[in-house]
Amino acid sequence: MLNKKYNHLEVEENKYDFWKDNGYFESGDKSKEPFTIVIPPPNVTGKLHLGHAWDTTLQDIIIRYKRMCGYDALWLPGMDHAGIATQAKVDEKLKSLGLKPREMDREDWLNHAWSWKEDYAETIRKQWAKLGLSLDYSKERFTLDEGLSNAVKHVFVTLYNEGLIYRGERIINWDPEAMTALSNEEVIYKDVEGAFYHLKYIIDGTNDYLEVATTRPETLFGDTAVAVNPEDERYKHLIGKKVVLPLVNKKIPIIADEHADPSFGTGVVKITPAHDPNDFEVGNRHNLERIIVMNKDATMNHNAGIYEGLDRFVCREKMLEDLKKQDLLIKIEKITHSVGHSERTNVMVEPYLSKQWFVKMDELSKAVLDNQKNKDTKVNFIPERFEKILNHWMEDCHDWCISRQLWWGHRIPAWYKGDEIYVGVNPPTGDGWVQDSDVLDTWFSSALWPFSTLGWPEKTELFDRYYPTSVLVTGYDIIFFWVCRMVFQGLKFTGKRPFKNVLIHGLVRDNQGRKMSKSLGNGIDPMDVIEEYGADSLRYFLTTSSAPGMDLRFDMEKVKSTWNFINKLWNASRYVMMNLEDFDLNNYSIVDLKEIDKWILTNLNITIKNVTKHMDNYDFNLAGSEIYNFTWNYFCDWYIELSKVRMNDTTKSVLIYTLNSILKMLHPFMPYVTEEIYQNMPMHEDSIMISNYPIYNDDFEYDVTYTENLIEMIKAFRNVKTENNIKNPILIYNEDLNEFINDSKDILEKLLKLNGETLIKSQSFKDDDITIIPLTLSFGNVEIAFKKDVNKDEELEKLNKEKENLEKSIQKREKLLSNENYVSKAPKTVVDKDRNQLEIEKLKLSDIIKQIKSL
RNA sequence: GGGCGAUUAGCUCAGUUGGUUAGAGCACCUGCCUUACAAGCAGGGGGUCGGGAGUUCGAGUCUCUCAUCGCCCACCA
Repeated sequence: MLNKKYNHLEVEENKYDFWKDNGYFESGDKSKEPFTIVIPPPNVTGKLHLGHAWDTTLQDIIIRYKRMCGYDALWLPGMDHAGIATQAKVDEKLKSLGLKPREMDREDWLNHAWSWKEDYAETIRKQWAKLGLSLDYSKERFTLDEGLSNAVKHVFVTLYNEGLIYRGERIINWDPEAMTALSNEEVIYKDVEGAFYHLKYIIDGTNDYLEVATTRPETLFGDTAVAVNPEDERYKHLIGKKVVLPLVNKKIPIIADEHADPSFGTGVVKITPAHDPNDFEVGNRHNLERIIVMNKDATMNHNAGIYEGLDRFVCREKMLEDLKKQDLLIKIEKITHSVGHSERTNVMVEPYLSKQWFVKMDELSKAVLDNQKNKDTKVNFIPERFEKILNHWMEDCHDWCISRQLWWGHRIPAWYKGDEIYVGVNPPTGDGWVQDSDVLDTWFSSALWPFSTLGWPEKTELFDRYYPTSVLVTGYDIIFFWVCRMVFQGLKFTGKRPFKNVLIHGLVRDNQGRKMSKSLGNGIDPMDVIEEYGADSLRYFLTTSSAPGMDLRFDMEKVKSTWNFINKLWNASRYVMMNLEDFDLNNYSIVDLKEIDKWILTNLNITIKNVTKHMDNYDFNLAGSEIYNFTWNYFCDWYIELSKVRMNDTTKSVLIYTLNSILKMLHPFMPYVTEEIYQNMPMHEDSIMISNYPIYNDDFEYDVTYTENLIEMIKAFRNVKTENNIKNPILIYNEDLNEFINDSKDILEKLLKLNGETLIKSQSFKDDDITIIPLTLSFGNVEIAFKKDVNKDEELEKLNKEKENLEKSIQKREKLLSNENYVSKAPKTVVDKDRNQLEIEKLKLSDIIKQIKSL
């Protein structure tokens, strides 16, 4: 028997271990069809936030649902080493211990990092457990595992041998804090207050000058030309001449290049090939020298002359003073412009010439675009609109910089000896080879996640059975740097899409609609919510409060109202169990049904049908409200109340059957409480999570008119009673409802608090000092009689308003039904409904008119 | 510059291929401690679905347009 009070802390204790220890989370039943999800691996940099809770709960709902539907459901857990993010955190920790991470031995540092990883992995597993996620831990993976590392090497070497990975000097985004290259996707552009510094570049041999505007004057030490547009009449005559580089006093050429936009600024642009991607291209076209002027920590190098050693921003201030002294600074124009910042360290990135490894993208991305045109093999996005992000990114993508000057990650499988280079899965033989010290971008290994976790490139049973995976669940914010990469690597290396479907969700926001962030301090720890309201409440809230692909505003009140719903379910279950205490299970039968049983079973059946459809479409909000509505408004409000009057063994059987079905449909959303109640039911298997999901059954569609009529009468009666503030109403019925009332007497007396004196036939009613209100029902008429004590004016006002509404509605409907176009074109069922409704409304109107007259 | 989303009750949000008088939760009003549940029960009020035009017998839903808010991508010497 259940405790008197629902206590989420008690209910959620120990159940996770029970499931896990019994192996219910593990996949591998070969007699079933496989269904696979691989978890988007969380970074081992910290705790899970509400976004993770949402993302993983969606997956758990899908996997629990599919498991109950008879699939061999594999949900593969794992974590991501998260290169730069983790390295930054580990460094921070080491610094706080007084150590200097960059001066440590690489192996020592890695030992620290691994122990950090173990700590955080354990924290994350505990949080997964709190959330109730049915992950198959026997197959857990980590991106730096041996197997996954082999996959990474295999992919690198293969792409290298095919010419799709190359090493080259390019302008990359340089993070001077982490001192590593970044990919374009790791750079976040933010609007900052800056300035255009307008400088004089004296034209050689004249007193005249070109006005050049720059936002980064410190790069002028690397200028090797100034460019003007070849069509720009203002400067045509100067092309081929030289200017004197300020402060450096070096002569550099004036060149003509399309890059210079005559309509922007002065139309003259300084060319710094080693510090700007556009200038790099210009430099290539004109064969210009590339002069690097900064060190890796963004201090100036020897090319900056007297400014050598200064930080770039200090140097800027210093040289501006000097330029001013030499009258070479025309003006400083304050502007707001967007500047790239490192996603991880948040410092301004420097475009920087550097030798890095790149993935050549055109061939790989074209394969994705081609595949998306094939409806049988494409990756399907839910909602569909997100496919555009994939396509858009694939249509316009630059080569991918994959080398990182970090220690935490997959070491690049390339070795150098003098000018020789060797790339291979295994180290080269012979002496003198030195391995590339860089590691690969984290996303390089994440891109392989759906198949590397299943044992690829080895031929494994796991891979053969579970790949391609069924669905990937992730937020729209990482479609373009993760989902895209998994798709192109999946197609390239397995020949198949890595997942059939991608279910996209939005971001969790705070109750004011702001993004949750550390700086705002508005983050909410899911573990705190679980403590207060339970994982079941949190899960149901997260997965039913928004439509697919939309953002979610976190609202504690809604979590609380979910708790109330669970409490309602809990109490309804207690009612069912109380009535089963003396029930002999041998008498269980749902064959010889009473009217009310047919009604609830029919509605249950419809609910199952709708819920199944919504679950299959990933419309969890719709599925959730369908179950909520059935549970509260059908089962609790009506069937349980009716059962109090008509309790017998069939009723008890139907109570068991219906509650069991509700529990099963709710289980994916709220695993803990449904398990608790289920285990306390007289008929159950070892666990609800391995029971069968309810199935829609055609045989359960009964004629439920009687119960619907009953409910209609009860509602109408209560309405009139309350609206008119009637203390002691009498329900009067005519001969035509004799049979119906006689069949329902017990129910009406109980639910309407009537008795033999107040539920009477019209001919036996005699009293003059009484008011009669007629009740028009869809199946007949009754009257309510009561002592006259109402406020006439109020009553009249109410009746007139009702009359007006009815007249409007009748008019509208008559007009509609007299429209031949409507009658001939609209479906017959719709038209019939209107006709019926019109008849009822007319009857009601005449009643109202009668009442108004009688007042 | 390109793309996407949002705009529905006081608040937060649903609304399936167009089809009765547009729904839920919270909040609000009235009456109830009825033996599963007062974290509850019964009843109720509240919306010209951002503006305008169009298609249609019929539009919250489809088309066009305008407005406001938000997001993504690109550019930014």
